[in-house]
Amino acid sequence: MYDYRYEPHHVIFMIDNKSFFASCEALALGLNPMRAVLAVVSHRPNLNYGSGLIMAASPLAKKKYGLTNVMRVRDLPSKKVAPDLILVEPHMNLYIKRSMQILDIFRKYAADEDIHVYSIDESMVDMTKSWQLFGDDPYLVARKIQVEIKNSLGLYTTCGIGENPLLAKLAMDISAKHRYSMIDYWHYIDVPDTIWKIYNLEDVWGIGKKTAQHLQRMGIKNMYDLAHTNPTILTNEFGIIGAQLFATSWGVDRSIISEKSPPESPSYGNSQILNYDYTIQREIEIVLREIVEQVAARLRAYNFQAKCLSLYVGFSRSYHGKSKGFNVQQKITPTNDDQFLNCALINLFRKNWHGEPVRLLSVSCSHLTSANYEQMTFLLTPSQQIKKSMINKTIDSIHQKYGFTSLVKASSLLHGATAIKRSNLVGGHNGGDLYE
DNA sequence: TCTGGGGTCCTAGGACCC
DNA sequence: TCTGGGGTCCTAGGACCC
Repeated sequence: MYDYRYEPHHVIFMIDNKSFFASCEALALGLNPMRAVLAVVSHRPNLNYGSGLIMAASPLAKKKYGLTNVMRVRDLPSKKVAPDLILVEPHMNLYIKRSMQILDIFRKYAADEDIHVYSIDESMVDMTKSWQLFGDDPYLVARKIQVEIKNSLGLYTTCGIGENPLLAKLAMDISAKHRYSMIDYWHYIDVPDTIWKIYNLEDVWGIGKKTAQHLQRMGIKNMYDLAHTNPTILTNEFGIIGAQLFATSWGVDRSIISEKSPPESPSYGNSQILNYDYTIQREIEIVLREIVEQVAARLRAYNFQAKCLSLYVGFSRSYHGKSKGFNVQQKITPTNDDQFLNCALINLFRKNWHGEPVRLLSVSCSHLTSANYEQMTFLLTPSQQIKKSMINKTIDSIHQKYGFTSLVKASSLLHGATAIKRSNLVGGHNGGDLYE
């Protein structure tokens, strides 16, 4: 048995919102999230109804009609089969608002540095130092938080508790989600009865399809097998990931939430799947420009410049050439300027594209530096450069105040452009209003 | 699945330098 | 000569997460 004495013995809560998007929608309609039969459907502008995507489904919609996320509208049961199924459009801005309201509730229970927001509907809270202030047992404190969120916002939450973030996350994913109490608490001592009982490797955080297949080829079929494999073999096979897999199988995770480090390689990017196959260079380049301007505006909003620009171009599935697309990147002089970024991007595109039909475009900026200073260039005088930067900022503030469509490039009116149609999207889905 | 969108981290190989 | 050896940076690609 592993000696856990020197591992962190914290009290970590991993709190996740049950069917978050669907629940927000149910509540907006005055329904109980657990009793509503509802799905959130994201449609892309100008595309036929059937291709709509199920972004989220309420627990009952999943249970009653077998709905799953990322299902298509065309695969939904008919009105006859499912007369009570409610379909609604997403309202991303509402979800963001609710997410922030929940965060405010966590702040009553722990210090800011002990809270880590993992995604829009999942957070980790290190309650080690504060849980005793709120109850006699971590279970009861978790219940208290659940009740507070339910009473103030109507939302149901699931809570995994563990001695480290990994145990908390696994307790949530594997167990708490399926329990009536929606809480479970995993300790190191429970590892043989919890982690080792996980039969399906893919259920485990950090193990996806490819890694599961790879492990299976090595004769490792479940978490018990993984925990009883020689770690040297795993390291030889997977490198660092192998050591991590082994640690996971024993419930070991030494990360401390208050010591969390900023990401090593932060980036900002936007992508879109086009509504049809693009083959005309000019049309592709219009969309590329719209995307890179969106990315550049985000860089400016967070006061960053980028040193690296990446482009991914995905080809149509109807194209059966050697490759499915190309991914290229280039180091650039730090900038957040629309024109510079667009020039570099178009160069990258023209160098690598040879007329294949295009369906997906993705632009991303990384190796970020602060925008508090500016690299002089040989191409422009300093005063020209300052002027450019002021124009960018002015356009940004007009967009912020009056909306994106209040000021657009004429090219966005040409055939193939997408920015205007997508201007109300948040993260690729309808932003919507807040109802309130 | 005839196509959602936004992220992070790891690895391998080549270029280049001393 | 059976072609040094170590380090860093860069790019492409893969895997995972929500």
